[in-house]
Amino acid sequence: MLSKKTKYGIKALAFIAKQPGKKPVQTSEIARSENISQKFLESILLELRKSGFLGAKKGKGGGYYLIKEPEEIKMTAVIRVLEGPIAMVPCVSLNYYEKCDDCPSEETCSVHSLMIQVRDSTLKVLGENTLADLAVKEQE
Amino acid sequence: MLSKKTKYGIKALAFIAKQPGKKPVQTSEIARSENISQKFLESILLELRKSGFLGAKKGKGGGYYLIKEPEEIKMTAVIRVLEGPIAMVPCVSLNYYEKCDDCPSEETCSVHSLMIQVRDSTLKVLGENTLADLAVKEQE
DNA sequence: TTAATAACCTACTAGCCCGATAGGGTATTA
DNA sequence: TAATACCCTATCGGGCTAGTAGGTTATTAA
Repeated sequence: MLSKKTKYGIKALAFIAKQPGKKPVQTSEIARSENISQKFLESILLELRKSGFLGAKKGKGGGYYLIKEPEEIKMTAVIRVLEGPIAMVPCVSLNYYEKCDDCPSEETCSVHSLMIQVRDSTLKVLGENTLADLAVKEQE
Repeated sequence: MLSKKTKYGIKALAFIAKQPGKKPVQTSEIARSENISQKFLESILLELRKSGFLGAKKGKGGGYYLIKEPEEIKMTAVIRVLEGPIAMVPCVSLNYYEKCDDCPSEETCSVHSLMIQVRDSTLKVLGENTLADLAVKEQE
């Protein structure tokens, strides 16, 4: 299950991406438009800034803005930062690998090979989609 | 993330599937072989029986056995019973649909269309794999 | 008939994480 | 200099996961 944090984060990024021009967008505006708790959203945007997706400007007229072009932002990157591993099991995760304490061998594990297939198909979809694709969808 | 319950359930089913003949397998034997807490496994197998995947026989020489052929058991069905929805968001779930309380419209939601793609690719993989595929993997 | 076996059932719990909320501090701008 | 908006820390209720505990019921072999 996708956490609300990730869901809100993606929505916020898409909202910022579809803004005309590059002027900063305030947290309050995003929160209002997307029906998100403002305080919760603040912490999410902060994290996205620290991860290098967003830039911030303080004071009046401040807000958050995209650092890279929407076309350059793959959804795999966004989800890995907000949600963590994309794989359904740590033992098949590329970026958050962890050995199972039960299985003696990964080669003979029935779950392992299945989850690798799931991971790869998911990675393909999320790797093909960029923020630009989402922002366009939202405008139609 | 896949819960341990689902993981254990799949492993147990695969273990039963690869047994020679059709004689019942005891919970204790599966628990020992797969390093699973026996009591926890009991509750999982019970659920799999109630869902129609397994049959049970009480008393000495009893245990659990598959009701259908491994080739007929799709992994989508197993995971839906043990884990619940396959979709990452309730609003794109086929079997456990639930409307988001935030989004005003699903058509314009940026997350929605992305998650439909993820769901479909995952469904494809899990629909193509049956218990027979997993049991074979485990024997190699 | 009895004892052993193994499924079945109910109840409880420690620990973790999610989704916030609260209350400020700090930098920038008009 | 006052307003604005980002930044930071701390806290917390509720729900879920992954068990544990303790017993009941049905079946089989001796």
